Amino acid sequence: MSDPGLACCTPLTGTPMSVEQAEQVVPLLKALADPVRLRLVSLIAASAGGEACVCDLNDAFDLTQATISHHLKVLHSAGLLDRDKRGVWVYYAVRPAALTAVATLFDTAALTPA
Amino acid sequence: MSDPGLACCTPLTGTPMSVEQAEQVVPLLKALADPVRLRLVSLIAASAGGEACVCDLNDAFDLTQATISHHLKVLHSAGLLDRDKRGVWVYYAVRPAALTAVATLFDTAALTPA
DNA sequence: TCGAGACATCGACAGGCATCGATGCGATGA
DNA sequence: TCATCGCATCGATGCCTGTCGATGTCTCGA
Repeated sequence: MSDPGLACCTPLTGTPMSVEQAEQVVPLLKALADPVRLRLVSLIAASAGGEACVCDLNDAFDLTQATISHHLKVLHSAGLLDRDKRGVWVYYAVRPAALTAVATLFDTAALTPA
Repeated sequence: MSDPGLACCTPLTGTPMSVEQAEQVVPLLKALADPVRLRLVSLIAASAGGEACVCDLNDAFDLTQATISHHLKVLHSAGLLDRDKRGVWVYYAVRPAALTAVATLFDTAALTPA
């Protein structure tokens, strides 16, 4: 389901955004607009090697393993996380391209008018 | 309701995000994680003077005036838009500080490890 | 072969949210 | 004073989503 392109995102300011552009970025924002998922991405990004094992992530939250697994699936489906199974464990890693796409949206350079 | 501080947001990468930090930013992301609202912000930001009249915004969507008004309220409550009534018309303007706060989250500088 | 551990999936439930029509309210002009 | 216009609010409705317990699947070691 995760699209390989992620070729979206002119900055939010400047020219008005088309319907298609909006519908490309919104899934990314929706995926990040949850405190648990935002912390998951942050935890993974801050881990050594930019990846983290599900077993470690489970311990960081007072939530069921099923719920964490669900959130990780949402982030993976949105194209924000890569999934890598190694033996018994599963490692998730942040996809920098996805974060860059969102960053372009809020490009601060466009916020300082002439 | 809109908080004056908006003092949130260390970058997503680097150090893991605290629960409090996440709960500060998530309302902003939730407000933006809707195609209509994202286009509203984009339209307003791209308008002359960085502000737009509700009457013009209504015409840009195939939605009821009540629905647009609702979305504008959500964006205003999240602190993303300023509201200014002038006679019969109401103008909404983007609050750059709010966008900057979100931009800091996705600061691309933090995405390029050493 | 079997048991145990690590994740994913399923079904269910409650709460949240986008949308609408109807209505209220304030400002303007006749 | 009154009709009209611009916008906000209200109540209802249907869909989406976060969470859970239970169960399935895969891998490894005994």
